[in-house]
Amino acid sequence: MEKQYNFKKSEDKWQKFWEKEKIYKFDAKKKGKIFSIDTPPPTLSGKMHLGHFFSYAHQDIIARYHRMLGENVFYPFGVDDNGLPTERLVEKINKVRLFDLGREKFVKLCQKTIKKILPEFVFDWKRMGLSCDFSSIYSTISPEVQKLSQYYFLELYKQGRIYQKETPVLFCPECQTAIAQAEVEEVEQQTYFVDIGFKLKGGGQIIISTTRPELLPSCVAIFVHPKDKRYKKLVGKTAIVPIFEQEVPILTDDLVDPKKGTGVVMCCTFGDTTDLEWYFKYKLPLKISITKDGKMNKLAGSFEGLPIKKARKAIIDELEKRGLLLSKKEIIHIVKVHERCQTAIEILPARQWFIKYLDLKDKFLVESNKLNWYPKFMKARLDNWIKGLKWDWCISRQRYFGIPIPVWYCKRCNEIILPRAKDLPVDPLHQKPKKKCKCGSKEFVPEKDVLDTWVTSSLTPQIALSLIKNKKVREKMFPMSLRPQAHDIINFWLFYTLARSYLLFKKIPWKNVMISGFVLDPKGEKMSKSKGNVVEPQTVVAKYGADAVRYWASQAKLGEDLRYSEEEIKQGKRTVTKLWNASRFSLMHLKKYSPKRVNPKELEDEDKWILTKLYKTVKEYRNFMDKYEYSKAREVLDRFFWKDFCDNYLEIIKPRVYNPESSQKLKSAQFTLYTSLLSILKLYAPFMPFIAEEIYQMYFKKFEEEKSIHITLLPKPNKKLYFPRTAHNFEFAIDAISQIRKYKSEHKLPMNAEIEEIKLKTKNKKLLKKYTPLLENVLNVKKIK
RNA sequence: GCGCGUGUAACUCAGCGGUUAGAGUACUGUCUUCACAUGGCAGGAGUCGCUGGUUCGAAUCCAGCCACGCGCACCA
Repeated sequence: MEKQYNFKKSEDKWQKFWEKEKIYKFDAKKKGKIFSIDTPPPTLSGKMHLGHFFSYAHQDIIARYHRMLGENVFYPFGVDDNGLPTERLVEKINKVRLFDLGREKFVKLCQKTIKKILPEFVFDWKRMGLSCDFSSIYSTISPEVQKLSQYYFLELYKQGRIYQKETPVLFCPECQTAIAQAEVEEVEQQTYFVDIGFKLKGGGQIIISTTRPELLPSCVAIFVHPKDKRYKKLVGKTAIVPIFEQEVPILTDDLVDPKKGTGVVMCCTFGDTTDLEWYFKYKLPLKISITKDGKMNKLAGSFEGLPIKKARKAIIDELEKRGLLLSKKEIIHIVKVHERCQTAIEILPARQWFIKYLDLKDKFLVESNKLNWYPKFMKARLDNWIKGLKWDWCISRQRYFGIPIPVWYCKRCNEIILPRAKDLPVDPLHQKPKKKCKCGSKEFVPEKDVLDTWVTSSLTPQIALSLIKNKKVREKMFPMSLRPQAHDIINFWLFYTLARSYLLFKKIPWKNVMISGFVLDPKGEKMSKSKGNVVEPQTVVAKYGADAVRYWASQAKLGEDLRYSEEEIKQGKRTVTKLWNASRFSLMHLKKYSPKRVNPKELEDEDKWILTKLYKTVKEYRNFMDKYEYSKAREVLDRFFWKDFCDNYLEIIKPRVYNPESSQKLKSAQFTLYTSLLSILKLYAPFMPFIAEEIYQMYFKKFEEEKSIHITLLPKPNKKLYFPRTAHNFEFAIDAISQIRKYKSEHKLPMNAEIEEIKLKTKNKKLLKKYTPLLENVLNVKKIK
């Protein structure tokens, strides 16, 4: 055994070994309990980031634990490579713009780019030691998944849960597509809060406050609070919008805040959701002055063609010129933006497809309650989100690279034509319906929109299970055992999957949910490129090894954020080194040993002591792991390994293994060494799979049959090797050792220094007498009093 | 505004009703020792956010307050 452990060589070797030997391949024929995981398919982005490493490490620890309990673990892997995020990545990599390139060319470019970057992208997940079955990786843009996604679209359509409607929707002028409520994010932005004078018909003036003067052409009404005495006389009168000259009524509504600005609001179609509400409530006219690509339209007169922000400035200037700008304050306010591109969202009317689910909020809450949440408090996030839902799910996107909405329209009678299930997947742009329309027409207009990525991502349980050919097994595996994910997409992925599963199957998609936190920088701030505080997992893995980085990741409890700490990664590396060295020592003395049964009664006291500690450790470890508290399981294990096993046990047995008094005593030590070291390796295996495998292969494999430590069974608390009374008594010896070490330390002596005589404080003379020979031997003391 | 979480050693956190509050890191001292100096041994270090209550007993339970973080909503 070499003096130093080479993690680079070792990690590379075992990663390839696992893949080649299909150690993690799911075998549907295998009997026993199945543990199935709805692995998050990472969104195809340039590279794995540290947050990925973090949460995938958590899942993997749980997956490996269940595998070592002897369960049949189904841990698939997929990549989410369709829709808007992929489009944006392809735009970035190739420095092109989707709308410039046109649909055909852009889709081809997407496919080409994905093919090129996918293997490298997936490699990082293999490199971190993830125990997924990488032999079949699903892709959400693949024909198989398209078929599945379109199939369930048709199912929901038939149920009457999918509808199409021309209605105001959340719209991103940058991406030029409708988006869903979940995709809205809020950011602080600087802007101007201005007061504008409106002339009243028949004389007088009313002053409104707004941050969006460019929407003056869209103004359809003015609102004040019904109890606001200042404006009571003006209610019911008509005002004239400056510059654009349209006449608008002055109305009242409770939503107006009299304290804000002048207490007078203009209602535009549409500045925000309040405008939308008023538009419906008071049946106001529709006046749209913004185009889908974020510019002013004809209604804006001479401002036509200006982008929104420029128009805002131009109109402010114009108002000022006319003396109608009564005040202008610079403020920071919160703006709703599209989470993918940070562009301010508009509300625009458009024909879109929706999944109807607002009527099911209560049902979803019941479903949420059926899940086992780890940690429990994350449930509140989902419930909070469900309660706050205001829009049905808008699922159509006016983009190119996604799964097509499988629909045609009859050119003559406008009838919606659906494909047959057996013809899926279809691309309406390139294919035609197999039958003519009821009206007899053979001419069709294809639906151009594609599905929101989440429509497909919400089917990951079905997609993952579709990898299993055996139908009986597949059906038995739903609901799946576990959904692991981070908390940032509770509103998205978790909610949508739950909703979808309820709509389609009236079932929860999984029994358990584990939610990881976030990675922060060492100061506790979010990592972002603009701050320059991003740490790349690839770099740290190359420097310290995947085991060490996994060690760092495993110290955070579920749901809790973790700061990046190079110190903690070093601590992981130290643990790897310590395992290596403790094994070097142990294996040195196990050279001529082959595992045999031992009569537990014939074991030495110190052996009984460490085995009892092991018993307790295994028990606690399993208890924690069963509750997904891997960080506490590791803590228990760390303490046992460092303190009990290395610092005490190995030191205590040194005289015995170097100069054995009898073969019986040596065998007792060897049996105990073998048992405890193998247990330690197995217990560390879920956390640090590479070093555990390395040492297992080096020695234990030849006795233990399984070709990898990761498919062996985890130790169970073994009552036959549990000696609470002896162990309790032996604590006396441990305490005595500590006292003598302290004496040596205080007298600046080396730990192996010989001492003529020492006095110990103790009440228990019996135990002193019993352990005196051992203590003298271990500590090199001639006489103990 | 609603909801969730967190305040314990210089730092990161454990303890969540019962001896003198723990660990790791960092710091200080010390030991080359035959698995490991990426190590061992030892040491200093804390009004357990604040205020009240329950209790024989509170870091731990309850109430209120303060601070920080997060989610949701509002934001003309």
